[in-house]
Amino acid sequence: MVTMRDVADRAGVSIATVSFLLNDTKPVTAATRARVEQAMAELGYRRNAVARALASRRTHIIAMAYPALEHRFGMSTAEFFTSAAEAARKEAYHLVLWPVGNDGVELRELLGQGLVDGVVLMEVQLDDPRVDVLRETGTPFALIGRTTELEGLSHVDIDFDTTVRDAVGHLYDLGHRELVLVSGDLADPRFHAYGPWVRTEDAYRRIAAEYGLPIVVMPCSDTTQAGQEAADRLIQEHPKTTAILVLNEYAALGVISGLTRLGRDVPGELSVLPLLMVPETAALSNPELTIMRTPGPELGQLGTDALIRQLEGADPLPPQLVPAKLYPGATVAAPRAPRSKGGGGRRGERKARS
Amino acid sequence: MVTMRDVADRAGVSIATVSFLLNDTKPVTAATRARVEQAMAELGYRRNAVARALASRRTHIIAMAYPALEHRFGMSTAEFFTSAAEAARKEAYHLVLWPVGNDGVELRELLGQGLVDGVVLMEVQLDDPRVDVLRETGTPFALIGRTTELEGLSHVDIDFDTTVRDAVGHLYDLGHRELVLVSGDLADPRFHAYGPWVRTEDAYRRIAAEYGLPIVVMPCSDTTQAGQEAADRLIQEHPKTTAILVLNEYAALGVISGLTRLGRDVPGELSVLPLLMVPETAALSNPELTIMRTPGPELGQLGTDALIRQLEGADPLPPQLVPAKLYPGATVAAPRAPRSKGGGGRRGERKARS
DNA sequence: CTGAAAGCGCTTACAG
DNA sequence: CTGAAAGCGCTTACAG
Repeated sequence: MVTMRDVADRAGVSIATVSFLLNDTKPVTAATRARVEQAMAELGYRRNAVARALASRRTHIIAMAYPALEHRFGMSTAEFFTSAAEAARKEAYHLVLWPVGNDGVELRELLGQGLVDGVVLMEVQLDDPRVDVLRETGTPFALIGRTTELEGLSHVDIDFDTTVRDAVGHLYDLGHRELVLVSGDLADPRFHAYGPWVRTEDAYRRIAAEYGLPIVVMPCSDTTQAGQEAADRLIQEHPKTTAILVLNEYAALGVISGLTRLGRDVPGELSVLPLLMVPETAALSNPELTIMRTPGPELGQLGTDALIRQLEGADPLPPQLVPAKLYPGATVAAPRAPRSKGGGGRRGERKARS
Repeated sequence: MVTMRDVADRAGVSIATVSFLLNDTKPVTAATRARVEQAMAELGYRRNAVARALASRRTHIIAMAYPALEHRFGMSTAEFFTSAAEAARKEAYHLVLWPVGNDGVELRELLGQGLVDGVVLMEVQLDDPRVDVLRETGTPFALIGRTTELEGLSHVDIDFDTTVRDAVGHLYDLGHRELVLVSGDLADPRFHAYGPWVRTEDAYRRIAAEYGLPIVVMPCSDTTQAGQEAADRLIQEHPKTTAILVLNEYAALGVISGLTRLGRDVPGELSVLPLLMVPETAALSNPELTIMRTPGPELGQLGTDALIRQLEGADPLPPQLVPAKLYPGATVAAPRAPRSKGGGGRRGERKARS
């Protein structure tokens, strides 16, 4: 292994000078710089990050703490991760996905070892023990998501309010007046405090009321099967519905296939608009789904930037909320004129009319 | 920060003794042990991993190198990662997902910094520049996947041969004689040397020949749309087909929805058997797909164990190949008696018979 | 079984 | 602008 000592010797300078140059922490004359850089090149020197970390107390490693066992790592998560990693790399940090349980025990363990400078927290619960651990240990962190009490926490999150408002507005403008929200299943103890579900449902109830729409919310867990069952119930219990908002990705796929199976034409008879989906998932369906696109790339980057600013002692960024944006597809259309009593009808049959 | 020095002082021993105890590297009397352990507990001591790494030249960090930009991080990858991380934790290593491009440049950069003890390589190409980098730098590593030349490389991989043999055998035993493999698209330059595709297709040609079956292979990239198009072509060009093997996950979803859309009953008229899929993806369809289940959990664990054995200087594990296993669902059945010329037929109509 | 001391490869006041 | 030296918090021969 070639060390800074070797470089310094070959360049005829002290290791301090090499270090100053490398970190750009003190001015160095052009001549010295040239000699040192040549020596580094000749020797193929690479600075040892572990030694640097010990001396400077900064590892330049950011952990994206992910509760791998509790939450499936889906397409959306992959987006957050990828964009966060890119943002970190630009600032000369390593961002890695670190699997830790969401009870805070493993996270405390990890932080105690001094391996990471900061943490980006995903899948934040409304009252998250990991946040307590991060505070207690004085670790810089940023949330992607939000806890209930937010004072002084740097965080970025989806702007659920705007997302729901835009989605409802879009459907309303098309002429829909009978909407249903297929929400998350807040009765599930694992999710009763899961921010995205709570916030979306709250926003929907408020905004539907503002629009003077009847408020129909159906709980539904995030699986294709559950989505299909929700479609069944919906057709039974709310036959006048013309548009469906679906909170969860896999549930949305199920709602669509459920409706199709029941012979309902989408979007001819019913429009379906998922509220938080990535294009990869939308593309699982053909024709492709109209969706509100999860702002994963933006949030991953903003969250990481917010953390790095803390680490660098820069002024903190204000909390950022980013809405999902309408991403056009083929599953939302204007409602048809009131349908004939015959109902049903086989798929495709009326496509020309819609 | 409480250091080993603090613990030693409080326990009235030297820091060497604390270290010996902590690492279980030299015997310590029960009395001493008790004093030190009490001191550690009282002070809430946690060993600094960075200092330890510098002194011992081992960081205990394993990087799962993942080409995030080139490959989508899907459900299967998540499985590998989760099980690998668990295996590492058991052996007191950290396994983290480290995004690096698959050309070897970023990997070389990373290895030069001395932050990781070893690497688990995913999405291995048949001729992988990252393997060269790992060899040149003398980094211990294990492959999940295989390069063409394998001498001396510790690796684990899917047993494509057994997987295909079992899949074909299963269909054959049910009575199927007209099979088609919807393969990967090896014409795509990004994948022409992608091991799983090459190996699966090779195995299929060989094994179908052994069974005396007509050999029909259709290239198809891994998207739902491509799968649907493949279904269209297949119905046109090979109308006598009774069973379809599909290599890729998303293509498989497309094949099924494509067939359904064309009015073909699955499995009444056509059985569909994906060769490498995880149950999460199978559950996106309802009824759930019959699949050959990717052995992600096994491979993640075996790959990590193989690497850790190297790191610990234990005897290397022999390369391991693990087949995907049949995972029952509702999309494979015996072929029907030769179908009437009328063809088509609406879905569900004949279910009672199949 | 235990300790004193060197050393891992850097950074960073401090001095000039 | 550059250098000598202390120090980051551990591990590990070496000696006893």
